[in-house]
Amino acid sequence: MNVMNDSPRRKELTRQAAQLFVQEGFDRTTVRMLAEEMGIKSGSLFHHFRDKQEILAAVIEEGTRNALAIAHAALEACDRDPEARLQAMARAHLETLLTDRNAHVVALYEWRRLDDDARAHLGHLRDAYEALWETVIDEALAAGLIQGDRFLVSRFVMGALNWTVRWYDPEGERSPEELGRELVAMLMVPRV
Amino acid sequence: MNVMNDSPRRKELTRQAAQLFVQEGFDRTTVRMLAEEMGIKSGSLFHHFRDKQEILAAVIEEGTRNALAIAHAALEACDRDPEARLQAMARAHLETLLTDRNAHVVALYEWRRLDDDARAHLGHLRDAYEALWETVIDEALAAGLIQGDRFLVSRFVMGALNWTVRWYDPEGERSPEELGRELVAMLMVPRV
DNA sequence: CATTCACACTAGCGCTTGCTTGGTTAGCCT
DNA sequence: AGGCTAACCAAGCAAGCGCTAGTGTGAATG
Repeated sequence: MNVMNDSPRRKELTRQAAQLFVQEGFDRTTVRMLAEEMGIKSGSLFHHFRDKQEILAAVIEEGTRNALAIAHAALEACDRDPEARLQAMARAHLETLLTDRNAHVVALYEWRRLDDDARAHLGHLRDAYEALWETVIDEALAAGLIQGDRFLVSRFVMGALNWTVRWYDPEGERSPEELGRELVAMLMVPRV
Repeated sequence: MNVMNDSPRRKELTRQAAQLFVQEGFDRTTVRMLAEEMGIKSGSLFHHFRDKQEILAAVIEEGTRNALAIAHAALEACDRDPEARLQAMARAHLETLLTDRNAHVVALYEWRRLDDDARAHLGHLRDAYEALWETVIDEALAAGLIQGDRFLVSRFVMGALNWTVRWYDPEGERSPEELGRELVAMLMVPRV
């Protein structure tokens, strides 16, 4: 009947679904709309995905995995000092908006439409990403680079970061590199 | 057939609708669910609201109006110096989460489900609220209280602020007053 | 050449949706 | 007493929903 592999075809369909989910919202996006966007008939859709929920889960999983991979890579490629690591994380985050913006918008706005299983599974992925941020923030706090309560700083940064999805245009004037620097500079205690 | 006044009955119904919209999301909340929550039958609902969309608009309008009113009042009641004004705004924002959390969650997550007319109308309200923040941020920048690019600081703060809805418990340990102080302290350039 | 397989199609079932209609009730004003 | 009105109800319609069943097809595999 259907499969759950990660064929290239399925990946492409997932990308198209993300686009529609952003435009219309998950609930308003019908399987018929999805099928038309994909150039197939609505029945054929269920050859690739068990049900509509699985498409949502696939979209979010794809986006989060990429963000996690890019963040890891950025951390390994950069200097050891806390400031460079903070900047690397910020730059990586903004870079994923270039390729996976739709997926991140969906993850942000349609999270609660996931069923319990998917939410648990993807929750671990997201926790891993946030844990990465918290490590880097902790290092910066320990080095006296930024100030404030650990818990609070973390929430504050995650909020500002997630919000970037609403206004940042990665193809606009400011490059991810540049904006990442500015974000970190804003947080930091200035040198005296 | 129906009316659009702001009777006390309608206000109560709006409050109950907000609760459901948060729990289930706008699209998954059926008029029958709304009616049951309100203790009436689904048909009776359309005596108070023209259609389902109007309920959503009413929820968001109520929340935004209250936030705006509280912010205005807080600014008029506090000292003139930029730091006090920043704190007053932050405290006011956190305080509205006490009484209007549901409305704010709905405004954040279901904004795009508004039709064009409602979005334009409520957009002005929200702009007024954000403009208030930007004024206060500008004053703080001019006074050298905080640093960074005007546009960037503003987005950063609005992001962190909107995110509070996801984690801040106004009945928890930290009072709005206290947390507002901490938030502002985090932003500020430390005294030397 | 026969079989299998991934992928797509047609057709439609069973159910839910937002909303309408036409009529009833209870309280207020004169 | 009689009229007015806000508030409600029972019943149901037309449209749309997610999803299933059964079939066809062309390319790869034995």
